[in-house]
Amino acid sequence: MTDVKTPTNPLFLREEELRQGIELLFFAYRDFTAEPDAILAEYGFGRAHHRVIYFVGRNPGMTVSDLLTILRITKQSLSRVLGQLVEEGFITQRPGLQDRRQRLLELTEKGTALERQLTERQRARFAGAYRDAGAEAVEGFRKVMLGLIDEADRARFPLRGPGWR
Amino acid sequence: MTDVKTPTNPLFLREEELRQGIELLFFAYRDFTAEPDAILAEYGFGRAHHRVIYFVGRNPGMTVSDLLTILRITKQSLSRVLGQLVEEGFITQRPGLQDRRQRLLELTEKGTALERQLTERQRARFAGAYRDAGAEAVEGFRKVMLGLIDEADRARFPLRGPGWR
DNA sequence: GTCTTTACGTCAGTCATGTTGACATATATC
DNA sequence: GATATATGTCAACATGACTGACGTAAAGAC
Repeated sequence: MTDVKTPTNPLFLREEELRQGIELLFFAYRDFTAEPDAILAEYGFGRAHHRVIYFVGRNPGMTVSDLLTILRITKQSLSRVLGQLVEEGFITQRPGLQDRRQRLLELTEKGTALERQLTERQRARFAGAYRDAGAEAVEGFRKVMLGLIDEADRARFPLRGPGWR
Repeated sequence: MTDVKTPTNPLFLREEELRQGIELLFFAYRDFTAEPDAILAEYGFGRAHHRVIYFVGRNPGMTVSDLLTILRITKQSLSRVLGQLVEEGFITQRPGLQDRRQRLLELTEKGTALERQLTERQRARFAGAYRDAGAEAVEGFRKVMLGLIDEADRARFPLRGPGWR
């Protein structure tokens, strides 16, 4: 570290700004996951179950391999969690129409209810943050977050067209 | 769900916007932690070690209970990880000056080197995202992220005074 | 109609990281 | 001297990740 850390040194400003970003992400993620975790514990589930429920709710009829791609975990890790959710009636599997090897995943009513209960807290957190920050800040937030995400997954967040606001 | 989901229904827009926020946070965190995780694996360490190294590097001389407050884990969880880092020469402990029960934590040279190696990738990710998004977007990002963080921890991110940009 | 690939599941074992509860020690404080 | 605090430690446990190997059914290629 050869940088001299004084308030007038732009290298220090930059370093400080970058570290604040790192910490914002850490604290936001920590607090963002804490509420759902507490609810999940009542069901004997963990954060991994939440992720599965969330993405299946978001993409009804998605395949197991779609889910593996999103979560970036091994199929063994997924299969335990997914198996529990199917067995306990939160998720259903049905064979694909074109490709019957696939198992298309969907939430049951019970699964939808839990998804809503879990995500509601997180939506409320975002709603508050967006409201307090304002529309312009939300655009900035989106831009920076997209830049943090690996290029391969940015296409999951389409730019909003004229219908959007 | 009684909302009718059409592009002209503001409730749908809001729901979609909130879900995008949730997903941005998930993907950003997933990708943000992946690179350091790979480096840590070479040392036989995990993400928990990174968090300890990061915050001790950021706050030299911090106490164990400071660290517990930030990480929100139990002291047993911390003590295993911290013990390894001390034993392997990445962190030193020395008694507090006023209160000799405390063990003030600091990175050794070895610890500083690892911290830099790990955080460098994350800083680079933020630097790229900030550069592409622009200064105004960064301000928006900060505002929204602060709003996501529990009120108790927002004071960790002081507003920048006139010296700041 | 075989052959290969793909989608998915499963078994066995391991590791990292979190938990609770109880207890120990040194120091600070009233 | 009694109590509270900062820290560490032991034992036991759960979750969720991993690797590697093997199995099955269906799709796709030749």
